[in-house]
Amino acid sequence: MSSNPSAIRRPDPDRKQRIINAALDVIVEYGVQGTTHRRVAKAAGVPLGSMTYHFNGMDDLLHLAFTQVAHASSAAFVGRLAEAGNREEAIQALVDIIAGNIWSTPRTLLLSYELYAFAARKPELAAIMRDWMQASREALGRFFDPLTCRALDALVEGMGIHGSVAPARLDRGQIEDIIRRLCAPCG
Amino acid sequence: MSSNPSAIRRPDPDRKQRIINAALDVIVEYGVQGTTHRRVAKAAGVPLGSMTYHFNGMDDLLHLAFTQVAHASSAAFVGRLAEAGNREEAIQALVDIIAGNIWSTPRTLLLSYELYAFAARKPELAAIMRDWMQASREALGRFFDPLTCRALDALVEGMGIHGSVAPARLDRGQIEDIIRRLCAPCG
DNA sequence: GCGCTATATGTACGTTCGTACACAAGATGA
DNA sequence: TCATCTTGTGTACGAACGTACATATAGCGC
Repeated sequence: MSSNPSAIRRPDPDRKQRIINAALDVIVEYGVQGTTHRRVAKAAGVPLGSMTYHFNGMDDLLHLAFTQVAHASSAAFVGRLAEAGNREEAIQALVDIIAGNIWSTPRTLLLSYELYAFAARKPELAAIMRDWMQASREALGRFFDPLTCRALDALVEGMGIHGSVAPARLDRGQIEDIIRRLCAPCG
Repeated sequence: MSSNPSAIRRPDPDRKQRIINAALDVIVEYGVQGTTHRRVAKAAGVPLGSMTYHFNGMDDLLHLAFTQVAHASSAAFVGRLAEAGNREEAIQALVDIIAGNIWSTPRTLLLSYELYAFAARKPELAAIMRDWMQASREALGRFFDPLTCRALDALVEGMGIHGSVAPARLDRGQIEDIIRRLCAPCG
């Protein structure tokens, strides 16, 4: 009874990444402190022992998972903005980011809240968030002056949050109106 | 051994409120899912049995605690804005709210993140957040048109968050500049 | 084939958790 | 004074937790 012959080990090189993805699913459902080794293992379809083998405790796993969230969010924002070739197209890109589903999906927003709270307690993750914000500002910096970049960045953040709570979302025309007010002095 | 004669009961009418305040301290330190009956009891200086006596489970306690957070935040925002008698004073009030310590203290921000995440999982708290946002917009509505109210509200939110992460905070002049761009069309 | 190492897994241990519940004591009315 | 109700408290129990660790198998040089 001390060994289970049905437990055949299979090589699985993507396992670590799969566990990280499963951890994000668990975080969305149960929150950071509700994310346990056992729940993640079940969600990823791996045995409990894989947790201690691949990760050096829950903090290690959470760190990797949130780093991935920050990178993905940053890439989505910067990527959409990179398609713009001039200020007009940049404004359209911002409207897309705020109104569309590029950034403001419920899952992404919830993960952002959890990330903010987690980073408030772990200084090393705050550094990652700073890098992310700086990447966003540099992408905006191709078209707008620094103060406008900060204002636009904050607006994207705030409208994403409020849009998920408000009963009626703004339409693209209204969003564009507000964005144009903010960058009025630069053109 | 089955009864402890040193456990003298003292009447304590404010106990329930003290427990709620202690729960907020625990949430700040450990997060929502890390908030346990035992930790709150220790923080409030009450026996474990008081938890089940005063509250109908952790969800009940969290609900009351976050409702208090929402009301306090709303009152701080609306209260500062109520001091304004015209649009110019309203703009100065918004600068105070963003730049000063009225709203953007680390503790308040962290509680906001936890509240957002909690509300994303509990629909009845989302309703409370809607009321809070509506109260903010009505306070702004004394001076600005509805679309501008939404934009200003989102800007306050976003700048509060980014200000706590960014290495350098904006000064009052820059904040005022941005606010004036947003409400340019109304005066 | 045959050790050897890296990879992988099941289980056990001590801790902490929410909650139930028997019980103690001040308060109250007769 | 005494029965009764409200308020308050200590403890016990089953469940879930993180982690350590003995064990097992695949890959591989020889």
